[in-house]
Amino acid sequence: MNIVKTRFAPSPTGYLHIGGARTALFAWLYARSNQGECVLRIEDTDKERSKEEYTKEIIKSFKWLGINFDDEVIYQSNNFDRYNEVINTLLKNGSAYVCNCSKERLSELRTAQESRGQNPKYDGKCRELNLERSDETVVRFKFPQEGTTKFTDIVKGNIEVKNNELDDFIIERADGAATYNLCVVVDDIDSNITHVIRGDDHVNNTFKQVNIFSALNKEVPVYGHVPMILGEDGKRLSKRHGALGVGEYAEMGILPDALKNYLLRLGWSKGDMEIFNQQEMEEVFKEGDFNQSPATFSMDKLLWFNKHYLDQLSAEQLIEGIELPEFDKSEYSKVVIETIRERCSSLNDFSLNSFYFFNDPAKYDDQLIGKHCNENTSDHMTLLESSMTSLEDWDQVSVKRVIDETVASLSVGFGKIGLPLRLALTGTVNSPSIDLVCSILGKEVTLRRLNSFLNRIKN
RNA sequence: GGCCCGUUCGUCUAGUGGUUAGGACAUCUGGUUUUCAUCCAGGCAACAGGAGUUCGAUUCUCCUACGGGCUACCA
Repeated sequence: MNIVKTRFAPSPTGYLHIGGARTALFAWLYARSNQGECVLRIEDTDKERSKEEYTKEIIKSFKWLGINFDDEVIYQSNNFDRYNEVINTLLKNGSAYVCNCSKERLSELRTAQESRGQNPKYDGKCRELNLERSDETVVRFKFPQEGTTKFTDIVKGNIEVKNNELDDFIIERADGAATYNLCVVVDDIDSNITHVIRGDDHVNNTFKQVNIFSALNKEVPVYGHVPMILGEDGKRLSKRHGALGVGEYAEMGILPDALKNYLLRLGWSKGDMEIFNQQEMEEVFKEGDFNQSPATFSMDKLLWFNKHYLDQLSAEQLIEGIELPEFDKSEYSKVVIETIRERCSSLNDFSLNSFYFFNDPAKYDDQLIGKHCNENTSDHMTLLESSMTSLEDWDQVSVKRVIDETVASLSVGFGKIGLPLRLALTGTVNSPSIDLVCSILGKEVTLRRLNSFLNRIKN
């Protein structure tokens, strides 16, 4: 009995965007949860558009995601001879034929058909002509003209089309290079692919591919066409329509586990379950169900997953992930991390929310000063400053006591002292508990900032 | 235009020939918090429309509308 084998087959004409990443995740998980294998195949037969740098980028993205393919990476550009061999076989067994129709004739044919409201398709002019191959000719597949082509899709069920809807498509170009549908079938055969999990933009290709398998007398694999992902505007998510690459999510501070978990739940579910770590998804994927309709991407939910996975990490692990020189292995860094982590839902939030732990506020915002300070603030802060200056034990409890006493002696609300103080120390009005911030910053820094804040508001 | 596929809260989804149609994100309201965030509690919110089958349809069938895909000597 054959083991389950799937593949993910991107063309290296751009970075890996999240639609592709999800398709890959599904193909990979399908194999994993069935104790099978999944290979990566680079479909680089289009010499014009394929770039090696994209291949590298794609492989890098998978490494980051933690999706590890089995075997070596397959490059279609290494298989040209093999494709040629198969084309010869098809030619020999009467499943394909040489065609010398010019591009001009083809395009005239097409416009004529379209103007008549017909479905544009090749008219089969050369089908029975038995022409010789030359560098001006292409090879076409003899698509059956009667009956239907059908297959059972593991996500969409039975799909079928009338054969006369399709035409004799080209399998070898004039330059001798095989085309997509032929290459795919040959590689799927040679790699013993048992299950083809791919985007549903390929359903129409499947009709063609199924017939090539048959013409070659090979067993047709099982197909599973997963619906596309739509952008938040409801339009299809694609490279051309602003889909972000996996690398960009990494740069935003999204964790690979979070992205995987989010992507997994886009078009796949297992009851009410939301959270699946790597191990769980590998085990449980085959027990879930695919959804059949396109799903809309939601950054909010991605961030929610991200926060969830961020919460699982220790301060040490977080520091490793944060790309900011200030965060080192020091105790101070760890304290800062623990202090701000609850308000961070991405790795980048740590940078955003920690500035004032490492630097004095660059300048104070006029609007915030106007909003939170009045004519008494200066006196209040001066009083607080002197009480703090005489404080000997600088810890959170003592600092809190000094603030509370100042508030009480002035008979004002906490906000009249707390907010200006927060502004003075952090440059913002949102921060962790202010006494905590004071104690972390230390007496010297606290007083220095308080002092420059006083100078600022006295003007 | 033709062909293929789809349609449950704003979003991701569960689910069933008879359910108070469930969960999650977002949102709203309370509580905790000196702020923000977190956390806790609660609320709002959906079976696209029309026929048919049936004692009964969100669930089955058909039609319409809407959405997505494909329609290359791209992949």
